[in-house]
Amino acid sequence: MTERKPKTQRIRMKEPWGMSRSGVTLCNGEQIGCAGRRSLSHDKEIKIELPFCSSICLSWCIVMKGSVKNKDHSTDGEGAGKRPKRKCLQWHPLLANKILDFSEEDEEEEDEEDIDKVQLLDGDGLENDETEDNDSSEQRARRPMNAFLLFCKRHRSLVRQEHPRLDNRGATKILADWWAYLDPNEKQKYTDMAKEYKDAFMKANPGYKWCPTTNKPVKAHSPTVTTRKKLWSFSSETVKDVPSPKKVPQEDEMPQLNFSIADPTQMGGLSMLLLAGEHALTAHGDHAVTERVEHLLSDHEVSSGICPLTESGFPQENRDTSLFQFDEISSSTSHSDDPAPAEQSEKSTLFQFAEISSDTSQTQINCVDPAKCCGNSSLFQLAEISSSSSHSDSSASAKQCGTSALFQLAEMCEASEAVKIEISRNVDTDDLVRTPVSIKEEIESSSEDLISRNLNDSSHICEKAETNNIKTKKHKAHTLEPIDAELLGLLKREKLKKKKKKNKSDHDAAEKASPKKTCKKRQSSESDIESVMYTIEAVAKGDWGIEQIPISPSKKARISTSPKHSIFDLKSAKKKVKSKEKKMQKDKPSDSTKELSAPEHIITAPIIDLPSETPESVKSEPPSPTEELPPMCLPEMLKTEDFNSNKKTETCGSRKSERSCKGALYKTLVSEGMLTSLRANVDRGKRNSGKGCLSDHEGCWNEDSWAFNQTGTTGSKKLKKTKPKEESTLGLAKLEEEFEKKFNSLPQYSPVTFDRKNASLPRKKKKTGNGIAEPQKANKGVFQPQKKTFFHKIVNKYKHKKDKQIISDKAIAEEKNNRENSPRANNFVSASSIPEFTAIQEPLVGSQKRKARKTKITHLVRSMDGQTSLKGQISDEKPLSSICEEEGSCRGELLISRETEVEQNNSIAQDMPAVSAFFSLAALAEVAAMENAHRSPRGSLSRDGQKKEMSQAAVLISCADQ
DNA sequence: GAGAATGAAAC
DNA sequence: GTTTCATTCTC
Repeated sequence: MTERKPKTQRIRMKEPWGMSRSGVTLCNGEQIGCAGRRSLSHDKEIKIELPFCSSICLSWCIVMKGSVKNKDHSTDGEGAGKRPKRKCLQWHPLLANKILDFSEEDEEEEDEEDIDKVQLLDGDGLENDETEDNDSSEQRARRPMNAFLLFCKRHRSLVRQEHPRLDNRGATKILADWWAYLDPNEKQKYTDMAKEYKDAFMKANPGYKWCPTTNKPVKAHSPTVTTRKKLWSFSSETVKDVPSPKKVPQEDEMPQLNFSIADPTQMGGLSMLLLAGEHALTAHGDHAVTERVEHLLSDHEVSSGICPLTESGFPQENRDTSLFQFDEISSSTSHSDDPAPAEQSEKSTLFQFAEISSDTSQTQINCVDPAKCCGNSSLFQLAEISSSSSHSDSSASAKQCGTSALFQLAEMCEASEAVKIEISRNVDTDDLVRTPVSIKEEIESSSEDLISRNLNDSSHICEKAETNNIKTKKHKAHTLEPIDAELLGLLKREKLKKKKKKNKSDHDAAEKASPKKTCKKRQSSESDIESVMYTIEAVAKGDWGIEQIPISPSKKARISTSPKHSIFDLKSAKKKVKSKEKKMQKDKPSDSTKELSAPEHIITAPIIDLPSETPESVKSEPPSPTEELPPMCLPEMLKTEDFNSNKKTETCGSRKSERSCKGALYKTLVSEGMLTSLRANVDRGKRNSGKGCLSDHEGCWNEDSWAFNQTGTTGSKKLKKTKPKEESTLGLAKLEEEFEKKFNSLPQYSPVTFDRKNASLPRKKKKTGNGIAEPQKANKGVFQPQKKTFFHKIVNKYKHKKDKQIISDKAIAEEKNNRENSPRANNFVSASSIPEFTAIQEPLVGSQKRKARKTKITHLVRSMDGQTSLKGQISDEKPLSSICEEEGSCRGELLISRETEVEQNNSIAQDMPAVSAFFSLAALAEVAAMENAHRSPRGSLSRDGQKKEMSQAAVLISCADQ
C-alpha cells in the first residue's frame, strides 16, 4: 500500500518532463498509461464484472488488509497490447503532452461522483491515480492504419473537393470505389506502406494487441507489459485461482460467473462498506475478525455468485452478495456472542440490519431495551464485536468507533432490506426516520472521517437505490412478487440516478428545492464535510423513503396514488429517458453540456478540497487503503450499467443496431455518471498492460520513424489541437515533418485518374462481377419468377414518384455536368456509380456482417449487373449518378445504399418487368428495410412519404416473399 | 456517437 | 466466421 504512493509521485514527476502523462515509465520500470480509457466494448466487460462484486469486495478487503503489491494478475497477458480503444490516441511522443486530448472528455465530467468518492477515501493517492488513469487511458497506441486507411487519408480531401456536398460517408464510399479501381501495383504502394507502418509499429510495441476486445487475457505479453498492476494487484493475490474474470464476456453466463478477480476498481459502494467495516475492525486491532471476514467472504463467493438473478440480476446479486457476506461475517462473528444465533441465521442479515436499525432507533430514541437490539441485530453484534475486538476500554468509545463504520455499513445494508422489514414488520416510516437521528449522532461522533466519507459516497448511490427499493417495495410489495419488486427497485434506482444528476444541474439552475433536493444540492455545493454529514444523515436516517420523494416528486405522487402505475411509470419513464437522451443531445446540446459540466465542477472541487479539508482524517487512515479504493459505489453503477446494457442488448439485433445501442448505452451511462467510474476502474485494470505499451512506445517509438508517421497520421490534427510542450516541440516538429514526408510520399491519385480508370474498370470488374453474378443469377433464377410479380407491383407503386424524381434529378445532373464540363465528369460519375456494382462484386473482406449486408444488397446489384443493357443505360442516362448527386445535395441524409437507389432507378427507368426479374424479393425487402433504417429522421420532408411507403413496401415484400 | 469503407488482427 | 478498430468528419 505504501508503495503505491511513491509510485504515483514518481509519475507526477515524470509528467513535467514532457512525457506523456499516460505514457510514463516508472522508476521501477513499470510503464503506465495507454490503455484506452474505455470503449464500447467494455459493455461486456462491465457486465461480466458486475457479478464479481462480492468477490471483488472480498479481494479488496483482503488487499486492503494486506499490502498491495504490484502484481498484475489476470490482466498480465493483456498488457501492452491491450485494447486500443477507439478513441485512444495513437501514442506518440508528440502526443505526450496532450492534456486536452483525452479520448473521452465526457468521462472526466462523468467521473464526477466517482472521483469525488475516491477522493473522499483517498485524497492523494487516488487523485493521482485518477489523473494518471485518465491521462494514461487516453493515450494508447492506435493500431496502425491499413492500406485502405492510408489511402483514405491521403485522398479524402480530394474526394471532398470533388464532391463538396458529399458528407464524409459518401466520401468514404467514393474512396472505396477509388480503392477498388486502383491498380494492384498502385495499391501495393499503400499496402507496402501500411505493412511497413505496421511492422514499425509492432516493433515499437512488441506486445501490442490488435483487438483485445474480448479481453481475454490471451496475451502472452511481453515483459514490458508488466507495467502497472497496481490497482489490480491486490485482488490478484487473493484471487489468484480465479481465472481471468473479466474477460468472460458471456452475458448469459454472467449471473454465474462471478468470481474472478476481485478488482478493487470494480468494487463499489458495498465494497466500500465492507471495507469500512473491515477498517473499523482492523482499526481496532482485531485482525482475527478481519480475517474471519475475509474468510467468510471468500467462502461465500461461489454461493453469492450463484445467486439467482432477477431480471435486474446483477444489482440484486451484488447487493445480496455483499450483504450476504457481511451478514455472514457478522453472524459468524457474532455467533459466540449472540444470544440467539439460530434466529439470526434464519433471518437475513439485511433483515437483521433493518431490524437493528429500527430497533436501535427505537431503543435509543424511545429508550427501549437495548438488550433486545443486541439480540436481533447482527449488525449490532458486529459493532459489538468490533468494539470488543478493539478491546475497548470504554464500551462507549469503542462502540463508537466500531459502530461508526459497522453501523454505517449496517445502515447501508439495511436500506436494501429496510423495505422488506417494513413490509413484514409493518414498521413505520417514522421509526426509520427516528433511527437515523441517533445513528447520525454516532456517526458524527465517529472519528473515522474517511469511512464516513466512503459511506457518504456509497450512501449516495445506495441511498438512491435503496430509496427506490424501499419506495417501490412499500408501494408495491403487496402487489408484486419479490422479484418484481426487485426489478422495480432497480428501475427506480436507475431512474433515480438519472434524476439525481438532473437534479444537480437543475438545482443549480432552478429552484425546486424540496428538503431532500436541497440535501443533495448541498452535497455537491457545500463542503465535503457537510455533504458527508448530509449523506450520512440520510443514510443513517434510513428515511430514504422520504428522500425519494423529493427526488422524484412526480413519481412519488404517481406511486402514492397508484402503486401499479408507479411501476409502469417507472419503466416507461426509464425508456423515455433513454430515448430522450439521444434526442436531448442533439436537440439540447446545451443541456447535456450543462449537466456534464456541472458535475465536473462538483467533482473537481471535492477532489482538490478533500485532502485539505480533512487532512487529518485522511491521514488517520493510511493512504494506501484508500488509494486502492476504486471509485465509489461501483457495484451500484455496475449494476445499473449492466442493467442498462442488458436492456439495450435486448433491443439490439443486428450488428449495426448493436453499435447504435452501444452508443445509446454509452450516452445513458454517461448521463448517469455511471460509466465514468466503471470505465476508470476497468481501464485501470487494463491499463496495466497498456502502460507497458506506452513504455514501449516511448522507448521505441521515438526512435522509430514510423512512430513518427503514426503521429503525423493520426495526429496532425490532434497535435495541433494539443499544443505540445515547448520542450519537445522541436523534436516533435522534426518528427512530424518526417512523418509528413513519408505519408506524402505516398502516391496521390487525382480524381481524373479514377475517372479514366473507370472507363477501363468496367472491364476489370465485369470479370469478377460477371463471374459472381452468373452464379447468383442462376441461384436466383429459381425464385425470380414468383417474386417477380411482387416486385413488379411494388415497383409500380413508386414508379410515378420516381419518375418525378428522376426528372428533377436529370435536371440537376445536367447542371452539374455543365458545370464540370468535361467527359471526366461523366466518367467520374459513372465511375462512382459503376464502382458500386463492381465494388459489391469484389471479394468480400472484413466483417462478415458487412459482407452479409453487402451480399444481400449485392445480389440485387449483381442480378442487375447481369443485364448488360442495364448498365449501359445507367451510365448513359446517368439516372443513378444524377440521383446520387442530388442526394449529395440534400445529402447528409443519404444513407441509403446506392445499390438500392440504383435498383430503384433501374427498375423505374426500365420497365419493371425486365428488371424485376433479377431481383430477389427478400433482397429487396432487406434493402428497403436497411434503407429505412439508415434513413434518419432528418430526411427531407419530400422523402418522408417515400420512406414510409418504402418501409411498407419492404414489409409487404418480405411478407409476400415468405 | 453513428456511420461509410477496407483490412488486419483477434477471437 | 465474426468483431474490433484504425482513418475522416458530417450529422
